[in-house]
Amino acid sequence: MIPTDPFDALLGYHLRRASVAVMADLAAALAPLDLKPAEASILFTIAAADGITQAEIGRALGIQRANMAPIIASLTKRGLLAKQTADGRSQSLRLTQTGQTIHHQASAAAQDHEHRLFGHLPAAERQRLMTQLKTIWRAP
Amino acid sequence: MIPTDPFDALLGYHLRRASVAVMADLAAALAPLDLKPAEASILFTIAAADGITQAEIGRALGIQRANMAPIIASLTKRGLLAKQTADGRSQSLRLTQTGQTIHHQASAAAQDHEHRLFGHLPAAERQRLMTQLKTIWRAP
DNA sequence: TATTGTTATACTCTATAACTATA
DNA sequence: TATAGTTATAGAGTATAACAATA
Repeated sequence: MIPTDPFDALLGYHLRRASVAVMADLAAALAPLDLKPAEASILFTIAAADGITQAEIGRALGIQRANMAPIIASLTKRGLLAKQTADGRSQSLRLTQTGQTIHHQASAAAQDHEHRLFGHLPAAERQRLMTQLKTIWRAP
Repeated sequence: MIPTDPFDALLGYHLRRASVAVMADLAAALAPLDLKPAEASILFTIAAADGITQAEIGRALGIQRANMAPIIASLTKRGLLAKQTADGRSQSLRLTQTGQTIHHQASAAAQDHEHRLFGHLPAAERQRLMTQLKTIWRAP
């Protein structure tokens, strides 16, 4: 169809296409839990850093403060998170019992998704790929 | 801030973060030409496949027919593209003289962007990374 | 002064449905 | 029947600005 692929040598293009494909698979894997990837990433972060505030989560994940508010409100309303006063302006976040259950399920779904998509790569190669990707986004 | 990074072993997460960072840099690199990444990718495709139709471009780039229409209309209105009747329902697309000029500038900007972001990687390593990314998005 | 949480809002990207004209 | 182009529209995701409360 296209005689010479104009994107053949463009790493950024393939990075983008790969990201879109992988995110679509992850979204499908999390859909049964009624979780979007961003919501799952927030649960993962709270599970790993109990008592973290939503502003800190936003900085860690690259989500803006203004966009964190409705997501945290929704997860709290669903009974997955509990807020606890940290100081007068910020609140410590923790997973509720239900939140922990959903977190475990989301974690299993994400692991399964990763294994399904990347399990065929030799461990060393997969590790090198991951290191390269980390370098790319943490560089700037 | 976060004691143990819950995303440390999740390839998909770093793929996504890397893609977002790279796309932001590309968007900034193309902004002086008043081109978005998607528009530039369409110019690249037409330059490589003169006379291609917009439905074919959409399939090649993963852009839906309905979303191609306004983009092609805009590029045509700006004088970068010319339409020529292929058959009664489809049109061959070509770059105008202006379109070719912009295409060359966009190509140079993209090359510069790639070199700036990935130039530090050894050629062999960069090639392997690209091959892995191609495999990931072309697999499903 | 700076930060947190929040609201409002706008813009882009993407997805679906429906229509016509043509093959 | 299937495809191309188009329009309308809805839903995400993301961006900025502003505000009150607090540090």
